[in-house]
Amino acid sequence: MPELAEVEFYRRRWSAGHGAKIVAVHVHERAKVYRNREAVHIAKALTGAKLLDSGTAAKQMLFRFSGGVWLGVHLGMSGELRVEPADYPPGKHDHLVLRQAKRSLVFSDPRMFGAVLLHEGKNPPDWWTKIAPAILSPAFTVKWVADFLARRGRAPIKAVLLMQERFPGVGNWMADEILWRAALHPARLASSLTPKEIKTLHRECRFVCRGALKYNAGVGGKMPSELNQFMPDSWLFNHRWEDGRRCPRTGALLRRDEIGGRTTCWSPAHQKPR
DNA sequence: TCACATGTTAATTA
DNA sequence: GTAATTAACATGTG
Repeated sequence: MPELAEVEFYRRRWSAGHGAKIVAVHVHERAKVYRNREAVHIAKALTGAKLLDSGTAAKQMLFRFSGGVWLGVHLGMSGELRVEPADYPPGKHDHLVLRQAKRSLVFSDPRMFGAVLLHEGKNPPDWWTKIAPAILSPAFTVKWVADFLARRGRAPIKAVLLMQERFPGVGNWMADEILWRAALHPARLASSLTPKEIKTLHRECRFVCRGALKYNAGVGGKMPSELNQFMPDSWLFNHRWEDGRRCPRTGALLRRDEIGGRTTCWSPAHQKPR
């Protein structure tokens, strides 16, 4: 479910618990989301620690606790973070519940493609520091994109945009949104893009990331209560999810098909193959 | 019952 | 060896 800005949206929910101690931890021992430690070990390490702060990078979240304890969370396909009352009874899919005096921080994930990672040490874990430079960082240059498109030249551009090693945080809907704005057909091979098209692609990557963060992570202190509730109808986003909808720019019917192994939505009217 | 799902990765093929 | 494609993961929804 969650991509770049949606991950940030969920992380901010848990930031309600910054500065407060974890007094108890509830886990589902048999859930498959604990990827690098036994569930009971994670519970033990977090109990008594104070949640200090947190951050997101790509689709990853990292929560820093006192005593050199770190908790990584990936939401997979169906994960979410919530804040519930202190006495909240864990539901079937609530695989991690961090109890604080005034609230419970809940990680829920029905499909269990998500990940809960514990790290103990003075510095953040390697998997975190090795995440590719953010699309909104200065390191994300046109050349950075062009080099990668050349290396992945025989794959459809849609598939290439989903590769986290160069486009961290981009998921299925963001990739479609970027290609729609750049007027590029999703099945175009990465090596077929002209320098001008690569420049446009680069610009739209940044535009979509910035916009998604604006609408999902809030601007001027205004935080959406529901995911994507402020996404404008001028974006493909509000039109891409079912058959029979129309392109907000051309009014023509959108197409949906599998490209690069994923359901893809595009506007044939202005995203032409070559 | 069947098709499908906003993600990642191991295994397979080219 | 590298790159591209496919299968698999586990569960819920319509």
